[in-house]
Parts: sequence; C-alpha cells; structure tokens
Amino acid sequence: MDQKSSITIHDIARELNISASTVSRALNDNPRISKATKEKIKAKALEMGYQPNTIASNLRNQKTNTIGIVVPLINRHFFSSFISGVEDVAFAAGYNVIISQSNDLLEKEKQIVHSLFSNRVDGLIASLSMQTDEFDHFQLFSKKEIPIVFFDRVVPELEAHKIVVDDFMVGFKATEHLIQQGYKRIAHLAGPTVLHTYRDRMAGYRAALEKNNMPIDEELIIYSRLTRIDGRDAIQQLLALPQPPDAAFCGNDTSALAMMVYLKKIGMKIPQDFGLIGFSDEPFSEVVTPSISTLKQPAFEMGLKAAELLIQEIESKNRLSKHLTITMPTELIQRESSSRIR
Amino acid sequence: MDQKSSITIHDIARELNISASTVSRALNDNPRISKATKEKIKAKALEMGYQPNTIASNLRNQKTNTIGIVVPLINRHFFSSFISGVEDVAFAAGYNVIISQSNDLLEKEKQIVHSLFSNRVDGLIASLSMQTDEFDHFQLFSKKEIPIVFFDRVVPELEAHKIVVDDFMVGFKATEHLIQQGYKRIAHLAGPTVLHTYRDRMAGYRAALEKNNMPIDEELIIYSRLTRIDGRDAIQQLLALPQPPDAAFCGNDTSALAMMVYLKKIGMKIPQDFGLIGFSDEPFSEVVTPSISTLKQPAFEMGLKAAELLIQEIESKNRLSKHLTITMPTELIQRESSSRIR
DNA sequence: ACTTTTTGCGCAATCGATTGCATCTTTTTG
DNA sequence: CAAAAAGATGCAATCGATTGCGCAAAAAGT
Repeated sequence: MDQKSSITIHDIARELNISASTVSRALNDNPRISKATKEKIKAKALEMGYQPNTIASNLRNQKTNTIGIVVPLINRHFFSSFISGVEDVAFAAGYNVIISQSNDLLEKEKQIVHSLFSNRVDGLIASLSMQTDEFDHFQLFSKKEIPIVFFDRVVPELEAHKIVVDDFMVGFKATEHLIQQGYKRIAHLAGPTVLHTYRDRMAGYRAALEKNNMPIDEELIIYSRLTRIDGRDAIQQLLALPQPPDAAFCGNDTSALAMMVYLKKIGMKIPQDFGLIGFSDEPFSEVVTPSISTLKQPAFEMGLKAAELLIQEIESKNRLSKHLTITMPTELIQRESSSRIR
Repeated sequence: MDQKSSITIHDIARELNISASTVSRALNDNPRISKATKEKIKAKALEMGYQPNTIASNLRNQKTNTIGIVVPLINRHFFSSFISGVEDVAFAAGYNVIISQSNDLLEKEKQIVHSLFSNRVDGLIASLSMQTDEFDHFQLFSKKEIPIVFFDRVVPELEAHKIVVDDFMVGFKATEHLIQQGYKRIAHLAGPTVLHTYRDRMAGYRAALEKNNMPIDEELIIYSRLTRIDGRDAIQQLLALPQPPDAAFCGNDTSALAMMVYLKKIGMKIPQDFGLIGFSDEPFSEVVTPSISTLKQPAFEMGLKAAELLIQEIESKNRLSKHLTITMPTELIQRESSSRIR
C-alpha cells in the first residue's frame, strides 16, 4: 500500500504491457500517441500515484527550470520584496527558485555561485555582496552563455543585464524637493562612493543644488556606511558646524531615522527646524512620528522585471547580443519629515 | 577556449587515459585510488575547469541535498527572518534551499508541494496557508518517509515535527504585564480562533485575568484578522463601550500600531491613558512613537532550529519514531506603549 | 491489388556520476 | 617460491525520463 520506492514510468509501462517510451510520450501529450492510449496511461498514472522525477528529466533535457538568486541578506525588506516578485513570475512560468544569501561576504558569494552552477540553474539573478571586487566567479555562467541579471548593486565591469533605479534622479529629486520646501542648507549623508549607486545619488544632489543656484559646501557631505550609528554620528557632526544645515538627504531610511531620533531628543522640531528625506521606503518610514519622506524603490516590481527578462533570455533561441540595463522609476513619497510648506 | 558544453569526468578520463570511474573516485577522495593518481586527476580537473553536474549525481544517489520551504509570503519579516535562519544552517550543512510562497492560497500550496516532491527535495519545511484545511498533499512526503517540519501555523492533525512558540504563555505574559503596569480593564484583539495559535493566546489572556482576580468581560474581546483596518475598527468599537478598556493586548504588532495611531489622533496619551502590547516584534515597533511593547517571536532562531531538526532527520538512518514539537521561548519586550509605572 | 503515406508504438542510446564486481598488479606471508 | 592478501583501476549497470530511428499495421492513393 504505502509505496516506499517511487513509481516510475517503467512501472506504469509494465502494468499496461507497453513500453516506457509510450508512457513518457503519452504523459507529455506527444501527438504520436493515440488518444485512447493516452487516456489509458494517464488514468493508470493517476491511479498509481505517479509523480514524475524532475531530476531525471532535468538530466536528460539539460534544463532544470530553476532560477538561482543570490542576495546579500534575505531578511531585508528590499531583498525579500524583490525575491517575492521574482518568485511570482518564476512560478507562473514553471520555474523554481533557489535562493542563497552571501551575507555580504565575497567568499560565500563565490561558493554560492559555484554551487548554483553545479546545480545547473537555467539562469541567475544576483546582487553583489558588499565585499565583491572581483567577478571571475560569474564567468562560469557567461562562458556557458547562461543568462545573468544583476540588480541593485551592480558595477559597469559586469557584462550582463541589469535592473537598477536612476540614482542620479533619486539624488536630484530628493534634493530639489527639500529646496522647494524652503530649506536653505541641505546636507547629504552619502554611502561609500566606491559604489556607483551612491556616487550617482551624490551627483544628483550636487546637480539639484547647482540648478537652484545654491552653493555646494563639502562640509555638508558626509560619507558613511549608512547604519543607524552612522546616522547619529553624522547629525551630531553636522550640527556642530559653524553654519549647520537645516535639512538632510540621507542615503537610506535607516540613517534618516537615526537622525530623526537624535533631533527629537535634543528638542528640534521636524520638519520646522530640520527637514529630512531618506531613500527606499522602509516599512517603518510610514509609521514613525513624524513619518519619513523618502523615495520608493520598487523592489517587488524590480523582481518581476528581473525574472521576466531572465526567463525571456533563457527561453529565446538567440540571445540578445547587447546587454540591457533597465532603469526602474522611483517615486517621491512626501511625508511629514519634509513637509514644511502646505 | 570557451567551452560551450560542460566538461565531464569522461573528458578528464580521456585526457588522462584512465577510466571515468577512477576520476569519480579520485574526486570523491575514495581511498581505493592511489594518492598520486588522485593528485594528477584533481590537477587536471582544475586545469580543465571541471564543475560537477549535481543533477547527475543527485539522480544516481537518490539525494538532492536540497530542502524545500513553503511559506505564505516571503516578503514578511517573520518569514524572511525564519528563512534566513534555515538558509544559514542548510548552507553550512551543504544543502540548497528551494523557496516557494503559497500566497495563502490552498491551491498554490498544493502545486508547490507537488513540485517540490517532484524535485525530490530531501526534506520539507512548511507553514500552512491561511486557507489550508486539508492535508492530503503532504501525504506524498510522509508516505515516502521524507521528513517534514511544520512551523508557525500548525494543526494537530498533522503528524510531523513542529516548531512553535508557547502561545498560551504569550497571552499570559502579555496580559499579566499590563496588569502589573496597573491597567484595570484589559481588552484583547484576537485572531481567527480556528487557528490554535490564536485560541491559545486568548486562553493565556483569560488565565492571566483569572489569576489576578479580574473579571473576564466578553465585550472586551474582539475577533478579527488583525489587519490595520481591523485594529482601527476594534479600538473605535472598544472606546464606544459604556465602560471602555484602558489597555489592550493585540494579536500582532500591526493591529497594535493601528490602535496607537487612532488613539494618538483622538488625543489620548499612551501609555498614561491607554496601554498597548502587541506580538512578534516587527521592525517598526521599536521605532514608532511611542515604541510598542511586544513579545518577540524568535523567527531567525526558529529557522535555525527547524533546519537543524530537519537535517538531523534526513541524515539519521533511523527516523525518530515520535514527532517532536519544539516550543521556542518568547521574550517580553517592554517599551513605551505599556510602561506606565516608573 | 499494390504501392505509398500515415499512424502508433517499441528499441536502445543518452544525459553524467556512481558503485558492485571483476581484473590485474604488487606486496606480504607461510 | 607459491599462495594469499592487499592495492589500484576498469567494466558495465544504474538512477528515470526522453527521443531519433525503425518497424509494423492501418489508411489512403493509384
């Protein structure tokens, strides 16, 4: 009764006194098999509780219907939302998703990429670890022409498809928004400028100031890793300046929150005395008091797009010769922390 | 130069004029192969850029070193943290993780479970979808004695290992905490009582009141699905009572937050006029104003534990005859929303 | 009635790694 | 020094599904 070892197409074939080939073809709706035989086989398969062995099929077909994902950390809202988007599209298209986290370690990233390759995933979606400064491990895939889509943290050195946001516009829009709200001295808490994403945002920040004929004061630009500690340190440093700023564009919501907590503690009023805007729209940004203005990074949609692009590449005979870079729109979400005018 | 089709052990064997068996054994450090040959083979493998084909190996070994995970939604802090824990342990033990989300739909859950079975995962970790009221699809695994670990949303009908928190204690500790803080009429926003988890929490709530000789007023217990809307509706309803409560234990942080927002809007002071405590310690709970007291559900640790248990089961020859239920501790995190004393 | 085409299905190889058994060589033992 | 034991490697089957090719029977065409 309880079938310990699995039922194979050979078992079905034996029961029906036909060959395994026929069973295989019938179950795959091959037109070379008659309707009557097909029905008989399908009925038997159901009766015997047959479950196809995907592994065997994968081996023979040289295709796994599996997508590999590498992210620094699953447990982060942006990444889990992104993955959720990928998973949606992948599932609908009949793909499984293998997820691994690099914990922002280059060595682990390498291991993962090798492992995913050995598992013969049909395509790869990846965001680089913070440490990643060499890219040989991805050659495994490009050499075999297995498509890759990078997202979020990308570098120009990589010849592959990319899903990013327009970081320049992020910086520009955030800064201009603060200007429009009447802030006069706007600081910027920047991320590590080795990463293009942060360099571009800073460029946007500078451009917005220039366009509005406001001076660029290097003292108002602080470089950090954008943690909570960094945010608190930065605001202290800024307020200690002879001419302190009256607003700040922070590289992420986390550091914006840290600034806010500190400012509230020392009795400054937000947004009256100080304006704040962050980036990425973390879940908490909406619910803290005052709520934090930010630019929303469409994580879920980026995941959808990445999966669509990847699957399209996997399934098209002739690969796109050029590598696409898809820029996703960001949305300014104005909340209390920057709403001085209204 | 750029090897389009993969290199196999046969390619290595041919180059070295030996048999594929020897190559296989050498790469697996089989003692039957001489040290000299091993080294020669390993060097050649490296030189040729050999990457083992896990699929072929899996097929032959009847083992995939893969764990399947089914959750309602990846993009939720509890689940993504849990998965992160699983992934950590799994990776360290040489397992891959295939993740799927049911979107709280029974049909999708069924599909996923079948798909994971067909992919011959070595074990399964699952949290049931909201709709799940039949469990036949999991029989696939139990029939073949493939281990399963359920977590979070579990039901007694399932004969499998389980990782849960002590929901009774959750309700008890939360309620007693409010009592100790001097609140006199404590409401409870309960979840759907078809789920044991909510039933148990309510039982804890009642027990705490009884132990402290406080009356149980059914008017103060509201049943809902614990969304933000539900939280707002509930607090309105509670405040409209002839004898409104002065505190509430909410089934999750989300609904507690909703209550808080409403209470602040109508000018009530928290925790002075009204005390609040939630459950699960969402990331926002710490940073909202006032911060929300809660009971922390150790998501990451639950993931670690689930993976450890599952892998132990996978790798042990003789399976545990009895099904373990592991109860994880919850931690009361006292924050501003309930700190009336001191 | 005979050839040609179509239809339905089976044989056997294949995907790449693994492994029980056999074979051959070398070393040890009585 | 022969026999037994140990050491090193190869042969061929196996895991389960797929598919090119071939064969036979039925249908269609002449």
